[in-house]
Amino acid sequence: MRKPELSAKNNSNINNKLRKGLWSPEEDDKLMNYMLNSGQGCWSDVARNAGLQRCGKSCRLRWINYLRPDLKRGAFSPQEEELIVHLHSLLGNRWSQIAARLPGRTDNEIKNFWNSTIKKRLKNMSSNTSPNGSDSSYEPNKDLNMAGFTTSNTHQDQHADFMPMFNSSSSPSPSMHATVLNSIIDRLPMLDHGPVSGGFFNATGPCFSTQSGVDHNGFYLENGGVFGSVNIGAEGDMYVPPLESVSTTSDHNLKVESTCNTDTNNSYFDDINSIILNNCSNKRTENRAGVENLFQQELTMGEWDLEELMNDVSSFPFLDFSNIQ
DNA sequence: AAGAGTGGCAACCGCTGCGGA
DNA sequence: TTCCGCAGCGGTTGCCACTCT
Repeated sequence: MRKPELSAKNNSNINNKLRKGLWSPEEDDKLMNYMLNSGQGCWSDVARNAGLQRCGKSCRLRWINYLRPDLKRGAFSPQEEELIVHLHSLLGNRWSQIAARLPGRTDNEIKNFWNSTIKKRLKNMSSNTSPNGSDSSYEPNKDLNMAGFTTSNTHQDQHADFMPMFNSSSSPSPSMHATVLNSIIDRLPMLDHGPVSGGFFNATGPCFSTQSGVDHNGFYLENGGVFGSVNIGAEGDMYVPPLESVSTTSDHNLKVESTCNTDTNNSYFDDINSIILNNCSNKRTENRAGVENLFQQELTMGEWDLEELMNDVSSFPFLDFSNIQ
């Protein structure tokens, strides 16, 4: 760990009275007290008003990654690992997006965990399974199996099959758009007969079931949980907050967009949703009407907020948040 | 016991987007 | 419209602790 004292490299900062490196307990106390008493404002003001010789950026980072009261400490549980791998297969290195679905965990923590543990595991497994495998040839959606996490070979595989289409790095062309739509519709078990699979799209992107079982609404829940934003399963079913729609621009930052806006990116999902909803209304039986309403409400709902997210995620039996301070 | 190698993690760096002036 | 400050993000670095030889 870095030493709290100024390094020689940072001597220039002496003039600026700005410290770098590890935070001392005194600094932590100052920041913690200030944040608890005054709340977050402009971070440069926080640094100044709290009497810290740190830049606002440093204060923000320290608060977010270490001092925040709702941080969950300790090792990642196997369920969290699985969730991280799954989310990473969907989102790539959008650590903040992944962290948003793991309450009490920070993007930095998840990033470090991924780079130090999971990546290594994937690499090992890759080298075991294919002698020519290379780290750089990482492919989303291979994560789950390569990392040794168990997945259903039924619906899960179907999900994995079409998930790359939603890689944020590329925007579907109009022709691909139609092809993808048809492909998705064809593959969505929920639009067919029998138990409704948890695979569906909401306005914020694809939602996936990963836990096995059929809930009382007739929704088939596959191994691992449901990626959706509506708690429509039986009590005890696991739900993960929805994935936001992903901008397909070249921005390195993932754009979090309102699901209600009507830009071209979201129209992609809007089209999917409209088709799904049409199919839903045609194919679903009467006793699913209530669920349909829930879907429709959800599909037109705006972006989820943190509070809602916490409510949703807190219903996960497999995520232990008891350690959150 | 000691040095080398490695892992884990806190913190920094550089970049981008956004909002206000 | 442009500029500036800020927040936030992902990549990278640096250092301590642990393990290995």
